This record gives sequence, structure tokens and C-alpha cells, in this order.
Amino acid sequence: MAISSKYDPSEIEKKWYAYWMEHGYFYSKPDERPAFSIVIPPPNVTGILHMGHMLNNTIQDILIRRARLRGYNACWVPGTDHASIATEAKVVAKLKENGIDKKDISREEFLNHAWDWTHEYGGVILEQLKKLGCSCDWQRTKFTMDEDMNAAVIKTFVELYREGKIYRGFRMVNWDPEAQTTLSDEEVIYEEKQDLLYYLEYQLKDGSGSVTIATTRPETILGDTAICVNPHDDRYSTLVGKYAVVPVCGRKIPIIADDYVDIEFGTGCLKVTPAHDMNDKMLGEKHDLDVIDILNPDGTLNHHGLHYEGQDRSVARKAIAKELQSSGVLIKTESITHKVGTSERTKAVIEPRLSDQWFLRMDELSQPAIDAVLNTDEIKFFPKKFENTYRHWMINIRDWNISRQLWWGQQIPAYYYGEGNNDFVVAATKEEALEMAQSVSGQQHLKMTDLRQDPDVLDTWFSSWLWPMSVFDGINNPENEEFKYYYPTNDLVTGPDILFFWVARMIMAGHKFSDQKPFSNVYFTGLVRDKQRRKMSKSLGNSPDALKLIEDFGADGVRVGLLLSAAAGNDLLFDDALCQQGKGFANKIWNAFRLVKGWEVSDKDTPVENTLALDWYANKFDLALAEINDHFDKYRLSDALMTTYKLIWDDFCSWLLEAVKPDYGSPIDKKTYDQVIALFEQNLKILHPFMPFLTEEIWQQNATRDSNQALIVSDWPASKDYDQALITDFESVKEVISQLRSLRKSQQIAFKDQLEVLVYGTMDWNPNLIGLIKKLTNLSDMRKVDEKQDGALSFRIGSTEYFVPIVGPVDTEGELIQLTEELKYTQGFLKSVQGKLKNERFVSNAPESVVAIEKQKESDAMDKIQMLQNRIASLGA
RNA sequence: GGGCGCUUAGCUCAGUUGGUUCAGAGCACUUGGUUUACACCCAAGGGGUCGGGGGUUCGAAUCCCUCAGCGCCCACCA
Repeated sequence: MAISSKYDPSEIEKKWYAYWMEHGYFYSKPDERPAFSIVIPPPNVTGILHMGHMLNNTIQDILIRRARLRGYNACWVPGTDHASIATEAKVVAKLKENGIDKKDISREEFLNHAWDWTHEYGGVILEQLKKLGCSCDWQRTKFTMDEDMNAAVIKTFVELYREGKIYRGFRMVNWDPEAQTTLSDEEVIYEEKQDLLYYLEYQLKDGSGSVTIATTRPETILGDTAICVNPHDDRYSTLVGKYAVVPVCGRKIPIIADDYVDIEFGTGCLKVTPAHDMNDKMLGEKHDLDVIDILNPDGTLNHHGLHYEGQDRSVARKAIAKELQSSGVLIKTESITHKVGTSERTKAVIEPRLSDQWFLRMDELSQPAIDAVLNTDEIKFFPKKFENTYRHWMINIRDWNISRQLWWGQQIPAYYYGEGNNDFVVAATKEEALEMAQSVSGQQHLKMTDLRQDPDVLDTWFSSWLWPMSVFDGINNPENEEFKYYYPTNDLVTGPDILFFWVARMIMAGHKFSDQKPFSNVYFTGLVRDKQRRKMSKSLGNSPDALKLIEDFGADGVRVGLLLSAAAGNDLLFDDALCQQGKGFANKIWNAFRLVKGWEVSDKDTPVENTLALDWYANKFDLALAEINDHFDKYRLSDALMTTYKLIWDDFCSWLLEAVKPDYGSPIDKKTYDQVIALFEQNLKILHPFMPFLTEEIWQQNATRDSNQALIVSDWPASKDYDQALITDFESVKEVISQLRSLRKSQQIAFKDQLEVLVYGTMDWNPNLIGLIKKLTNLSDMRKVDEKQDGALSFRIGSTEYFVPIVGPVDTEGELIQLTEELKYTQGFLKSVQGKLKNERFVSNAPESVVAIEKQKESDAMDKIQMLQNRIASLGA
């Protein structure tokens, strides 16, 4: 049967994925084997596969496939995240396209739309992962808003509330006027912006003068309730205790003193707007100031905005500046560069705003999580450098604002039964809430309809932080068999951008709710960037279509391409040339297979050099395997792949196959053939995690296999001791061959012209390998001589010299130049070595072994100089 | 402003405890090669004073100091 010389992945990948699914190799349930589990970082349910996912999931698949081969009961749990704000924003936008405004529909109607959307697009990204070859246990697919997941979230909330760790507070929060919700600190991106700093003059109430303040937000003067100066600022000491008048609205406000104010900045006078600035809020509380909120939730001014009511803050800013200018209050403006908080999702400028929110106390939760990573080494980070970032954040951790003014997510289980917002109970169900409300309030007549559930939902991460536990039902039912078997999970693979959002919180949740770590190792991938180091993004259009890449290069090619330059934690500069390299590698292996399968097998004797070459490769394989295992242990997956790549391409294809390859038209002996096949299969096993499709295809084409003999469920080769001497021997032989090829090239001696090689000195390797050298460099003979041969081409390896009698005209001039240069270099080298040896401090302080090495270098250099001089002389210079 | 990290070949990066194995890999590049698995190939080769300066040491890419450039995290001064 003719096999194509080009490897075509598309059909093959479909075929084997279907085969793996059909035979349930990805499916896992507890058994007597040790468990190895990974939970997927759940992608946004409405998302599509991008390069970051490709990298991240390729890595997880490599880890899980290797674990499976090593005999673990491997379980990779897939799933998606409801991604509260991101999804809600998409749904709102889609409704808008259809002429529907979120404000005009009920919560229930909106949620129906959101669920429709989820059902329509929710599976897309998971289907794409299948194309990449991901061996997830699809029967376990979870969604963060599945019923049991919701139950876990609610249970956790109630528990934390009863412990006093969750509280409601009227706090300054990051308000996104576009999405009309709060954001956590982590969702706010600070961007450098050019703005104007306005200098405004406030008249004193008693008419005794004025005071000038500087602000970047002049519209907020309408919410001013004080002016603050530094108590040590001599310029203003007489003003403290007096009153100033706010321009435009004419409100009388006190002038107070506080160390918080920086004497150097602006005018040294600070307008205090407790409703719209974190620090002003703090000053307000300290000095008991009024709080005047001038904004509506959508970022327009409310009735405190007076004649600017209804205008957006940015519009009002310009308008008010104009008014202030015409009334002479605006003294000057200055350009200023400062950082402005914007919403990660909507890009809207964040307004600090006071509102009722739910918070989770973090102080007690953080300590065990700090210990687990930084003190006990229970959890390891790869690369380790992220432990520093983690430490810094965990030590300065602040309470977590967990409420969001959205509809898509788990609604907060707080039920109000009175008129205001102060009478409420927290309970897992409304029924339970009713009983509690009746008993707490003493009002037995309360009915279900008297209860109002808090309209807010929980931050998305409040479900994500439970993920490794909740996917195994470990929150609702911690004694269940699966949870005990699979948890804690082994590896987590994610990006450093969600170290705090997610990783840190999972560690806290793990210790809080299961008294255990959620995972043992965290592998941080880098960001995927383009060749110009730009972050890949939709708006730049520099993100390649993931599925198109798989079409072009094959999933195996793409996986290799991604891995080749993505050391843990380093950003990956994606270049599809790397996928091309991956595809090329697949083709190389494919052709090696074609070659071997094309051989005609006979029962002739096995040439001794074949035995030696096969022996060498078997040992070389074990050496490489030890390195590969070590790389895996250290989560250096790129290195593991590169070692495998070189082993297969260089050692297996270029050396072993060339060494045993029969002459054209001749058969190969059966023993060699069988061993080559056996070694080929070993290669397939260690390559399988990286290139699952190609390897399974060859594995199955090579022999008829039962369904329980698929490569995916075979075994990872056992580590064996290897014969280093044998490997070294072969390296020497390779060196001889390489030198002979080099010599042919420099002397322009064609391969078809046979050479004779004379050897002076000892060949400390198996002389049976001469046959191999003869075959690979076309020698008529290679034999030992008792005298050096002056006047012949030569090279030297160790203390042995090799002479090749000239068969044709020699490029004397070129060789002379080369030899002279080499002589000069060697003489310089000798001088430096001798200088070192003459240094008494070196000889007396350095270890003997190091000195011995230098002495060896000295004598080798002297020998070499002698040889070079002889050669030059023989050329008649 | 506080903290962390990086700077090694044209590009992307390895270099664990300072000393045979230390100046490396892959890609790219140069040269030669195709009736005999693969041009998505084979072979040979060029290329770096390890960011600058100083110090410790018999010996520094590796340890210390300093300067310059880059990146990330945290906080945020109106």
C-alpha cells in the first residue's frame, strides 16, 4: 500500500478523536488507581477559542495525557463560566440590536434571554477544544450556574454570613456608570491620561478673602462639604475654622485641617467631596462632614447638580468650567498627567461612589493561604517568581466587594421584610428565610410575598473560587466518594493575570471549606503576544483564527508550535512559523514511518554495526527519557518537547535510521527491523502527550490493536539505567564521521569518491563501528598505522589523528590559510593556559582536578601545535 | 510613590550550588547536495568582549555595589 509522502492531519484527527470518545478513554470514575485531576479554568460561556485558550489547554492536555500514560486515573474536568458582567454586557448589546432596552423588560425576561444565549453559544468553545485534541472528561462538563453549583455558592454565602465574615456596608466602591454596577478593585484598570487641573477660587463666608483649590473634576464642587488644609501649613493657619462658599450653589462649608493634605501639591488646599472620593470619604468620617451625592447611577448629575441636572458628568464638567470662568472663579488651568480608573469591561471611566454593598472579610481567610504557598510549600508555583507577587497582594489584602448590580448570576440570598433595607435575614431558601423573618421580627403574619430578595447578584469569582471543590460536589456533599478521591486536584494551569481574581481566592476557599489545598501545582502561562510583542486583542485584529490554524497546520502542529517557545510564565510571541515547524515535525515522523514500513524484511544475519547502533539508541533513549521526566517534574514543558524533538529527529532519524538503512533494493534483517519498530513505538509513547493524533495514527497503522491497546492508554516507558560509555563511544564515532564530511566539503571531494582513512593513536571505541563509518561516509578502508602520515589531509580527535591520503588536487592555498589561523589561535590558547599554570595562587588554591585539567589542556595544545606546524611545513610554506 | 523581575548569537530563550561538561539550543542565515523516506529534506559552516562601570576571588554570565534601559504587580495626590 502506498502511503502519501505528505502527512494530512485533517481526516486523521477527526477519526481518532471520535475513536477515543467512543471507547471512553477520557471518562474517569474512582477506582483502585491513584487519581490525577485537573479542573479547567472555565472559559466564558459565550467566548470563542483564542490563542490564550489554545496554549493553556494544550498544556493541560499534555499533563493529563502523560498522567494517563503513567497509570494514573486521569480526570480533566471541563466547564464554562457564566462570567456575570461580560455575558450580561453581551446580552444587553444583543437585545439593543433587536430594539429591546434592558430597562423595559423584567428580570425574568432578561434572564430568559440570557439563558437562550447561553444555550445557543455555550457549547461552542468546548467543541473547539475537542478540535485541539483536549482529552477532557466531557461527561463531567460543568457550568458555574448549574443548579448544584448555585447551591454551593448560596450555601457558602450563608455560612460566611453566619460566621460574621460577610457584612453589608455603605462604602465607597468603584462604580461603572455604563454597566451601572460596582466593580472589584481588580476589575479597574488605571490608565494614564492627560487632563486639566482647574484652579478655583472660593470666597470666604465672612468676606475676608478667598482660598484657591485645584481639582480635575470641577463638577464635583457641587458635592463639596469642606475645604481641608494641612495643619502645619503656615499659609492657611488663620483660615482653619472659618467657612468658605462653594461657587455655583453657594453652600457654606467649613475649612478644616488634616495631615492628609499634601502641602506641596496644587495650592495646598483640598476640596472635600466625601461622596465621590475614597480619601474624602475618610476625611468626611473623621471630621463628621455631610455627604452629598451628586450623581445618578448612569453617571448623569442628579438634583444636587442644579441646572446641570441630567447632564452626563463629562458634559457637565465642561459646562461648569465655562460658568466658573465667566464668573471669575476659574483662575487658571494646567495640563496634568494622572491615572484614571476605567472599567475592564466597558472602558467607562470609573466613578468612586457610595452605596450599599456586600463585603467579605478577608483577613482571617488569607493566613492559611499565605502559609500554603510561602511557608509550607504545600502549593508550588511555576515559575516561582509569582510567589513574590502573591505575597505582596496577600499581605495587603482588602475586603472583597462581592455584590454586583446585575441580573446574570447568583442572586444574593438576603431577604428584606421591613420597609427599609435594614430588616433582613440571610438564608439558603425563601422558605427558610420566611421562618427566620417571622421569628426575628416576631411578626408571625409575614407571608412569602412580604419578602423582597436583595436584587444584586454575586461577583462571578464568588462561584469560581469554589470551582475545584464544587465540580466534585465537595461543598454540598463533602463526604462523597468522588470528592475524596479526586480532591485536592493536582495541577492548575492559568494565566498570571488572574492570580488574585482566582488563584489566590481558590486557595483561600480550599482551606476555609475543605481544610485542604485545592491543588498542588500552579503552572502560569504567559500572555500570547504577536511578533511585535503586542498583546493579542480583537481590536488590533492581530489574533489569528484558532480553528484556521488547526486547519492549516493540524492540531499537532499547532500544539508543538505553541509549546516550542512558551516557557512557563514567559510571554509567548506567537508566530505561525512555529506551527509550521510543528507541522514539519509531524511530516518528518510520518516519513520515517513510511521508510521503515517500506523495508523488505529477510532472515539474513544482523550486521554487527546495526546491533551497535540499535544498542546505542536504546541507551540514548533512556538518557533522554531521564531528562524529559526531569523537565516534566519541573514543569518545563518546552524543554521536555525540545528534548523529545531532538531525540527523534536527530538521534532516531538522522543517525539510527541512516545507520541501519539497507542499501537500495536490499532487504533488512528481521532482528534489526523488529528492534527499530520497537524503538519507534517507544518514541510514539513519549511524544503522544504533545502530538496525540499523529502518534495514535502511526501506532494503529503499525499493528492491529484491540481497543484496550490504543496508544492513549498504553504506558509511559519506565526509567532505566543507561550505559554512558556506550553513548560516549558513539559520540566519538559521530565526531569522526562529521569531520570526514567536513573534510570532503572543504576539499570538494564528492561522496561517490571513496576515501581511505589511516588512524594514528588509539581508538578507544568499539572497532566494530568502523563498518558504520565506512557506510556513512563511503570509505574504502579505515585502518590503523604505526607512523604519522605527513603530507596527508588530517584531523584530530582527542589524542588520535586521522589521515586521509589525497585522492585529487588539493586546495593548498585555502588550507594554508585555515591552518595558519588555527595555529595562531592555538598558540594564544596555550599562552593563556600556561599563564594560569604559572600563577602560584591558582595552583595552590584551585582544586587538584581543575589544575589537572589545565595541565591536560596544555599538553593537548602543544601536541596540536606540533601537528599543525608539520602540516604547514609539508604543504611547502 | 512602594515592591518584584528582566537585559546572553539576527530573533525567541536555556544556563540549578562561581571551575572539565560554559559560552549553549531552536529558528533564521551562508555554502554544498535531489533517480535510492522526507526540499515540510540532508550535510557542513559563520555568528555573542553574557546591558555599561566598579568590586570580591587564583578564577565571575553566575556573588556584591552602582548606572542605564525594559517589563510586571500594588497604592494612588486632589
